[in-house]
Amino acid sequence: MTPITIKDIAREAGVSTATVSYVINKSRPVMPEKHKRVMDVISKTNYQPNRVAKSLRTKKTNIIGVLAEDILSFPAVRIINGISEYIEKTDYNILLNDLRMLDSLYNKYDQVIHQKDKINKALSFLVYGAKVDAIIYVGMFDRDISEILSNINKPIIIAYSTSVDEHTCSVSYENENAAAELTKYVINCGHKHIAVITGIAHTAPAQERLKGINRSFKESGLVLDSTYVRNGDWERASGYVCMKDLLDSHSDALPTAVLAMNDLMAIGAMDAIRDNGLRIPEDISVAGFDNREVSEFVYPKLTTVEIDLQSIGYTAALMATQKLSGHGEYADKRNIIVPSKLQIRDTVSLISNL
Amino acid sequence: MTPITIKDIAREAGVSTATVSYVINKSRPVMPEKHKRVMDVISKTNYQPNRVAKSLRTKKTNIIGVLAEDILSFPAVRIINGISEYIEKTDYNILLNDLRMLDSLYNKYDQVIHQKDKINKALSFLVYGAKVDAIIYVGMFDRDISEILSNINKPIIIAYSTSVDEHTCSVSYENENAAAELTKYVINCGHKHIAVITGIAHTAPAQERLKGINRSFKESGLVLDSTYVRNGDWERASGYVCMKDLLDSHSDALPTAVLAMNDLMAIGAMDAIRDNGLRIPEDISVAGFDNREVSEFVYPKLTTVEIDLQSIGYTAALMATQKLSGHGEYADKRNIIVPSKLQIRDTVSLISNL
DNA sequence: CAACATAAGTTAAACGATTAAATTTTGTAT
DNA sequence: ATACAAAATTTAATCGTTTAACTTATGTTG
Repeated sequence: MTPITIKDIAREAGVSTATVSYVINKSRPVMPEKHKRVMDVISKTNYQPNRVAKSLRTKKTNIIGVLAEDILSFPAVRIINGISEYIEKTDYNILLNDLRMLDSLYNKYDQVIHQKDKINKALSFLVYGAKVDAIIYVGMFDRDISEILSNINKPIIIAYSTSVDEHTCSVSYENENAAAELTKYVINCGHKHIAVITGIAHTAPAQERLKGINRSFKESGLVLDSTYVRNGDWERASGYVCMKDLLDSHSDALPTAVLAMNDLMAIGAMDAIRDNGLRIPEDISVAGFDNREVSEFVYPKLTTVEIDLQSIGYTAALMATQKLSGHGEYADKRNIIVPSKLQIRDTVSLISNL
Repeated sequence: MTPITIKDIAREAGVSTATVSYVINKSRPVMPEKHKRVMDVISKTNYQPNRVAKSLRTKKTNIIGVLAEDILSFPAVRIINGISEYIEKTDYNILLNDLRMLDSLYNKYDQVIHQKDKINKALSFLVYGAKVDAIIYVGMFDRDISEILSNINKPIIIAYSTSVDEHTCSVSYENENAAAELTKYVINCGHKHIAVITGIAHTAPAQERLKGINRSFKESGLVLDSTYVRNGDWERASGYVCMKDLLDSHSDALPTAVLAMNDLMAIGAMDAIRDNGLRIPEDISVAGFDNREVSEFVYPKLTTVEIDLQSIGYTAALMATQKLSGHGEYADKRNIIVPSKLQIRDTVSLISNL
């Protein structure tokens, strides 16, 4: 009933606890004969060293703290799965802290204060209370979000956004190139009159994606007409509103394609196009960004850009462990960018190039 | 740099470490004056007790191990969020172990062996290695999945399926009543010729849902015609195939409504109905089960049954902590069932009752 | 005020591992 | 065989808490 300890193993094998420890951790050579005796007893008794005691002594918990803004969000759960995929292969474990931020029902200002406080508390608990070896933050980590950061000398990896200070590292995704590629694809399909529905304009992803779009326009000798641009807020409804407005204001010269900066808005735009009696992609082509599950459920299936979220998580975990061990290709990297890739489906039509 | 310990607090406050401990844990009365001195030093230094040391001494880690079959699955992430929602309010933490079972690429037989092995390893690590206080298993926990279960005298709660042995408890969801309610709703809308697309027929949820459907049929004086029943496999494609077959084989007497045992199959069925040139819900009504995200994205929006997954997680966590403390309404319950509820949307039409 | 009960505070031994330092064993060279 | 070096093993301190047992202070009662 009372659990087996290293002392039991030592007694049973007729050696000291130190020898058992050396065998388990391979930290010193042990004569083959004793080695075997110890191993036999261990496997016979199914002994598992008490990690708590080990942690206290070594000051390493072998725990990676995962701090997620909201586990229910589309990217978070995939990133965590990627973290898990790597961690599974190691001796580390995941202590999950879900901040459940989307749940908060405070007014906007209070919410920011409250959330900052919440993050600080969680960070401080993970570091000083739970004594995790490293932290992976899953979400958008703003500069100065945490005051305690500067006194923490443990690896802190931000997954899904880019680090802006020297206390943290990050693994983020390709926005600009991916947007450029998608745009180039649409242009190569023969489209010249292309509208754009952006995300919240001041956010980094929206700006980067816009840069990519502009680049491809320029490279193809086109110019992005600002009357064909509408600012959405990443939500489906805004995609609908923006598209409706585009259709109304350009009833004489409709765009032949519309780039929405995410799938949700793309789907909203599709609804608006259909409500106006137009067909997708025959009359207007649509492209999104994110490759959400629904993009395969809508009709026609949405052409979009896939962000490799799993890989972001995997890489973040890999980076964390490499920073802990001090070697490996990521051990002293600061920011890693995981490539995104085009998902060509059915919402962009090939039009004759006359 | 070197972290603050209880000794530092004791020295600074001019008391013994025991007194500090009594203050922190409220485990013995301490004179107001000393109490204040201790508290002042604690808040001034931002001291956080080392949980590792505490755990070693008390043999309680305050960690709940969460073992998820696959965090990417629709229910899992919502259940974990619910667990998190409760745990956040307590002094406990979540150690997450994602088995990532859907990823496995073994052949079916090997997979079963391998998965059982994987679960056993994970359980055994959580109990003997990480020394978690309790375990919540998120998924379908089969009888005899684990041999080590019988020697574990810690609470093990299964979330999302029903416990079948005396070593585990469970929090699951209402299938039969919910299916009965949905069926009754469809019947009350005037439908008499109702087809059914089942999930994998031998599984518990499929059987329970079928029971509910049959009950409502009986209560309304109808009989479920077996030629209107098709067995699907929970996937979208099978919904399509089943519906196609139903339409082909009953072109003379089409059903006016079809109950699919989950949303994915319902959506497959909707595709098939549309491909046959029929309208939803004017020609054929459709209902699903699960309330997946996509059920709001498809057109028309799907009428379905919502399983309160968040609440399953919340309750499982609550149950775990109550079993640990020994009091509370769930402290000695074995199986809890969380009610499901109808989500009426646009895919079931009201037909005149002539 | 003696005698004792009660309250408050301290001391020191755990918890179960790791690991310097000390000790024993083994091997090697003279 | 002896001396010494190297290798293998053990001893015991340590990590930072909690808590039983002990000590000291305080209060109460006849």
